[in-house]
Amino acid sequence: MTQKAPDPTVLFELFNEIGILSQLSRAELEARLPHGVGAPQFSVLNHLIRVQDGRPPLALAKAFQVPKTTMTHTLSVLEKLALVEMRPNPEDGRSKLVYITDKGRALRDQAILDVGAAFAPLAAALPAGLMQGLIPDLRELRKKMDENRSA
Amino acid sequence: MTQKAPDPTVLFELFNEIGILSQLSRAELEARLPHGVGAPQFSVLNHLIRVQDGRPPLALAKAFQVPKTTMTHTLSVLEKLALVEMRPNPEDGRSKLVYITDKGRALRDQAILDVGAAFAPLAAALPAGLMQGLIPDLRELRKKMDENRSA
DNA sequence: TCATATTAGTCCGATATCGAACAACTTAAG
DNA sequence: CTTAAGTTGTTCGATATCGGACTAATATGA
Repeated sequence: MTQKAPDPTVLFELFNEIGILSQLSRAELEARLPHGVGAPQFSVLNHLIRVQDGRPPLALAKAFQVPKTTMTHTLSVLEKLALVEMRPNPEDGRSKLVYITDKGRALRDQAILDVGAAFAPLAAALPAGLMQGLIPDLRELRKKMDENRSA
Repeated sequence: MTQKAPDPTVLFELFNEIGILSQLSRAELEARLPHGVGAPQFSVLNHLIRVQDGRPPLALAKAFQVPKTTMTHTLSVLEKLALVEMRPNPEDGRSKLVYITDKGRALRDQAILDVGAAFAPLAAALPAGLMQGLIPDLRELRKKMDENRSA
């Protein structure tokens, strides 16, 4: 069946805004991280705390929807900085388990504080609930795009 | 004055969704572009048609809010593929002017059609007006972030 | 006019993303 | 138990992003 194509203008405006916002937020975050630690590293540290510790790299790659090669690289940076530890997986000789270190935990906690403070003026300048209100629709859009992708 | 920091959970969830959506939309677009042409190249071609032709690289860099070095790279790819032409700026010997070629125009038009078609099932699966409705709030968020940045 | 500051663009090196190919290991089939 | 297939992770090469340093040209100001 042939569906009606959505208005390209809306499509490109929407994803243009999303792309710029992604770029801006990434820059804001990275400006508050130590040298050598980028947004991907922070995201992984945050995930290890918020979700779970001690899982294999591939599980992280799937959680972030990036190729495993990308996760290999991100983790190698984190390991070099002693922000995570890689241990062998006792249940599978092919695999490793990723653990966050105390240093990694401290870095993540500090970054959360710094970024929160950096966004305070922004939150104050926006209508209350604007950010909160965007989340459900963005989440729905993202989920539908995921489904459309695998299909 | 010390403002109240926004809820970090909302902040990170919001920008997490935005980051994933940016990644997904980029992948969808690039899947419909010829080999060697990436999302940055398409964005520039689109801009040259939608906004204006015959402007210097620095103007494009500012429009996309990327460093001029990034634009140099993007344009060099486009030029190598004969999708744009660089001519000297008769009014300023330091500068060049970027013109889209017929080949570039054709590529962009075809991509718009293909991407529109690719998003048809997605648009059909979403509540009507969801994408349209997101734009104003995202735009406001983006503008406030821009202001906060330069400040 | 001439020296200095500024501006446009490029080049280089570092990091990020990602597909292809590969090695090590595990699992399934017979 | 042995072979074939699948899984995990790494390496490599290509493209993208971006800061710093550089060149060429223009603008400023004494």
